[in-house]
Amino acid sequence: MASQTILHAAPNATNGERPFNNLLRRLSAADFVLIEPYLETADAAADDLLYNPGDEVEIVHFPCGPSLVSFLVPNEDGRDVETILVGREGAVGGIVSHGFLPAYTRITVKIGGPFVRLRVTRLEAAKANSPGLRHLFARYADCMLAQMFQSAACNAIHSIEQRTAKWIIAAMERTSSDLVPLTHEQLSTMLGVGRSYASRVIQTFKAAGILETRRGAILTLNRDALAAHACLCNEAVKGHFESVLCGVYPAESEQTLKKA
Amino acid sequence: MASQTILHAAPNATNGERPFNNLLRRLSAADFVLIEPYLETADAAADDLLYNPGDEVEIVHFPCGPSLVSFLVPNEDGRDVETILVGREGAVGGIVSHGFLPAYTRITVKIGGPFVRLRVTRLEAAKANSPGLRHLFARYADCMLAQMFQSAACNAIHSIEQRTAKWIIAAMERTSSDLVPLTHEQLSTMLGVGRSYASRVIQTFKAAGILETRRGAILTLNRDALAAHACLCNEAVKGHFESVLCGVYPAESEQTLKKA
DNA sequence: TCACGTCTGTGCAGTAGTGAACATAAATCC
DNA sequence: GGATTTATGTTCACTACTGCACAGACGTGA
Repeated sequence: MASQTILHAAPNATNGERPFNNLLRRLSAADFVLIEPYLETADAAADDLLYNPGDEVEIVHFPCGPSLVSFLVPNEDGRDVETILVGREGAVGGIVSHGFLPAYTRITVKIGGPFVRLRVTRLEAAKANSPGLRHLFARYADCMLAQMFQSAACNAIHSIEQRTAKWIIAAMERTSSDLVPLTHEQLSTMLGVGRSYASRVIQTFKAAGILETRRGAILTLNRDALAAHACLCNEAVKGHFESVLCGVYPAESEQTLKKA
Repeated sequence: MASQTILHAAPNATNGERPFNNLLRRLSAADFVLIEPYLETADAAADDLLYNPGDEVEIVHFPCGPSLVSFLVPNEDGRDVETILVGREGAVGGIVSHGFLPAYTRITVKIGGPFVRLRVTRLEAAKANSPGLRHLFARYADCMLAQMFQSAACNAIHSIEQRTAKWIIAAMERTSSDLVPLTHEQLSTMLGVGRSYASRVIQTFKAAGILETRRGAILTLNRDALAAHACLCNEAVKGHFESVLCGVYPAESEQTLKKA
């Protein structure tokens, strides 16, 4: 519902070209043709809203290329707290519940770019006819769950410095870019801390020569040094992706996106 | 695998009696008979292990009565952090992934009591023949997801005092008892804080006349006062249960367990 | 009933994160 | 080019939480 009004470009088909989403690329040709006729492409910009809490889930959104979305839990004081990030390794909307239930979280676009979308009814109908599709989406749902478990634990015990480093690296992996477009304000609300403290953490990284700040963006200069400050939560989740959906999580060295 | 060795009582059938688990009680008679022949009953004690990370998920465990289990994420320093609690309102093992994947978390029994268990294969076979079963378990999976989202957000922004109060109330609801058997040590590792600080928080509640401490347990005297100190995360999750699986989440006023 | 192990209560010195305030710098709009 | 808006850098006093240390209390088993 809400989700249908926010995507900018007019819907159009993929014309048989495989979208740059790792789940869709993982499908066999036979499985892809089951859903291909119903796929619509669109572009979304940062801050676009895919779902609000309570919205009926009817559409599955597949981030493509550098697109990045975030699941936010609204809080009593109006501040949304981020739980997980999803990029081209996944999809959002009815993955676990199979749709037709009210969304629990707000889902917004953090980094804009191309998307592919599909009605949940179409996906479920295709899954009914394909063990391959069922298999892939059940496994992805399991990986998403792992992400959430790790996120809950990470929020409980890791420092803001560790979580900041983790977040920047996660965004870099999914977008295959060293420049992450994000204000300190956005970063701080996602981490659930005050803006001034987020700025200070960024400042310590800057002082150490690990990154540079741009207005509205963070440019990482030394990714390994940044990783040394991050907790291992990303790695733990990546390990689960590897054992359950090998190759779907964007690899460290993946440079294809820059060329594409 | 691990899960099969830890349950104490010898497996035996339910003899047609409906176990005291809100999901199983919610099933229509026609749906229940699809799985009833394969249900085994057992008792588990506190600290029993249902799954370790990496274990192949083959068994669905349904906590019955006051039984309570916890999903723990192992941490680099060996301390496990709790993410969500599941009691008789739910089930653990293959709910989202449909089994046959490595478990991501450790799942342990926090409060012992009766359980019912079932092979994932049997449940999936029954679901294949019953829209009612599919519907119920998809909805429960969605509620479990909501629990995890809320837990991730809660860990990010709420104080230890709020989370302590929340946890005690969640345990009381599920066990229908004012006496929660739990050491400060256990409470502190679940919250991801130092033991001495957990003791101090308990102490402030005690000083306010809200609860009393027992050796290895906490007795709540004034539940409303405790709730006033808790964050609203429990209520938010309960709201989602209400809209998606009305009646499954144990009600505040539910006293049936004491009588049973 | 005595001794041991575990759990609880408290002190203390230190670090992490808060939240408001304000000056400055970069983009945007006529 | 000047005014406005939004993002960044930094200070400051304060609170939440840490981690260690140790004394006392409870429960269990010999």
